Amino acid sequence: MHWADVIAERLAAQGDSHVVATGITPSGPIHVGNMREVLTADLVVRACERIGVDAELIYIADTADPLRKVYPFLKEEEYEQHVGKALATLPSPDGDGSYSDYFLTPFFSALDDLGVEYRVVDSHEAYLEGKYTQSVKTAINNKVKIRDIISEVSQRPLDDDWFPYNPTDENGNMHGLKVTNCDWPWVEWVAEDGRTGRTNIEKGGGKLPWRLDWPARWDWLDITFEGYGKDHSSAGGSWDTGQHLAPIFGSDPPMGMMYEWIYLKGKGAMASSKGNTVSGKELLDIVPPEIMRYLITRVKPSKHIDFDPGEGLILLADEYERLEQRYHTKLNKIVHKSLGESSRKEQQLIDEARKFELAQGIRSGTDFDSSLGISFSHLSTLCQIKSQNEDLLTSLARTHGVDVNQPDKRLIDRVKRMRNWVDSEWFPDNARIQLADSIKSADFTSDELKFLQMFSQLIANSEWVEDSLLTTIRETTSNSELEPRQAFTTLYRALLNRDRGPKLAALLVELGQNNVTSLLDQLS
RNA sequence: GGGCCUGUGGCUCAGUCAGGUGGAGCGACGGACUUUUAAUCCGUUGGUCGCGGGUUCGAACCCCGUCAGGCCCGCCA
Repeated sequence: MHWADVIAERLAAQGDSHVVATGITPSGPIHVGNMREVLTADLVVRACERIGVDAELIYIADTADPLRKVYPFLKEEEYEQHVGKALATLPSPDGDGSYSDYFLTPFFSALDDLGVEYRVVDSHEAYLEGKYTQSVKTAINNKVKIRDIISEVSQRPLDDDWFPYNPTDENGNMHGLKVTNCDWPWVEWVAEDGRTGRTNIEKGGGKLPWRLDWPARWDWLDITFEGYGKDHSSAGGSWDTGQHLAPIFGSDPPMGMMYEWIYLKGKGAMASSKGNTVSGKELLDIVPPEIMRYLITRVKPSKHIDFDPGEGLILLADEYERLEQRYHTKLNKIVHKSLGESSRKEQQLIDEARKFELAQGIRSGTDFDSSLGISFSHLSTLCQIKSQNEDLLTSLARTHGVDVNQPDKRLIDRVKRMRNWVDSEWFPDNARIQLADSIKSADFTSDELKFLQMFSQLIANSEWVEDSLLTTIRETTSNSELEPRQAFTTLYRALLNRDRGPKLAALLVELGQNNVTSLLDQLS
């Protein structure tokens, strides 16, 4: 059974209507690691829908969070004055709109591409609109109790002057303020430099600290399920304290599920602050949404993912393509059964089917009843040797029965993204078709050399189009001492430093006559 | 100091909550096809389930211990 279905069944046992929450702070580009949280939640929602349980996904944009520091991608001189202020109140890096919107816009666009349906709750607005007011009042009224709980559960005693609300100063800054008095709805504060002031809680003059904000929103949004990153999961962490604080705000804590992080292969955890990220948008530029979803559906949330945007991603995409084929020929006929009613082998097949179904952009079923049957690695080759889509389709018509006049829309979409991929920094070198820099006679036997020299002379006069080149290749091959297979291998080694490669005539056309002949001339 | 997650064929993962003859995909190997678009199809191989104890008729699974990797206990997926 797929993990999302397991969660859905557990939720169903608790009630027939659920609110699934997910929250990300838009302090920087929202990367693939962040996307795991939202997609995980989306899968739970979809699994609920499958068994007839009502579920809504809420995305909470933590726009009330302060800018913690000047990140490497920000201009120091422009943003140092803004550290400590709510993200929603800051200027955008491109000068247009708010800071948070700047990062949220591409994120929402990625979510739309991924087929995620969600309601946005903007935390800054929520504070301004007084949605948190009741919770803040509760927190202040229970200050001592809350302080004791946090101190005890987190094993970290809070100061006696700790106050369960972070006000903002006259500039909107919330760093370094201490609350000196509270006369509802006003809180009085003193800054580190001695400035004093007061702010109105009911008008959004600050926010709850994270450990309180979380259980507070569980209450006012009636959240029943939430996934959380592993950083929140240890004893004494915010999930833990939240469990103990939720009753104070008047509700049961939601069902939770920890998920692991996504690492950039060889570079550690994705973190905007370190600059080693792939944003959701960047990924969707190079692979279709279902591949990104599949990255998440294929592994349990407790597994960390070593994400490799190069060769590993091609393998992942090809794995998806094969799964799609298996789905349409076999897996879709498998009947869903619950755990007790089927063998483990059956369960594994159901699991595979669900990995595929949950990867779909559409919410149930699939858009197509067959796979394309064209691997991404094959497409990556074609995109490199066929710069025109027309030529590419003609080629696929011959090899894969593609209808040139009415190509599958998935194909066009994949080709578009593959071309981006090939042009991007992520495309792996070993998949890149590249003419060898130099060539050495010593690397070839005398028969092979003779063959290459003959070939070199003939193509020098050949018209540089596929048909003529093909004829030349055939003639050279049949006049040489080499077996056809060996002849091809020799040519690939000479041109690409590899034993195999894309169909030779097309490859030569793409490499260009001058480049090829000047390379082969090095042998004479 | 305390806690969480992960460890299963060369690789990526199911299976652990409900103990009952260890699974899948990829790779590798072999065959078919082919004067090769890094192919495609078919078949085969491959594992003392990190390690050591315990419970049990029976343990990958439960319990205790231990090792390794990752992370947390300000803020932050």
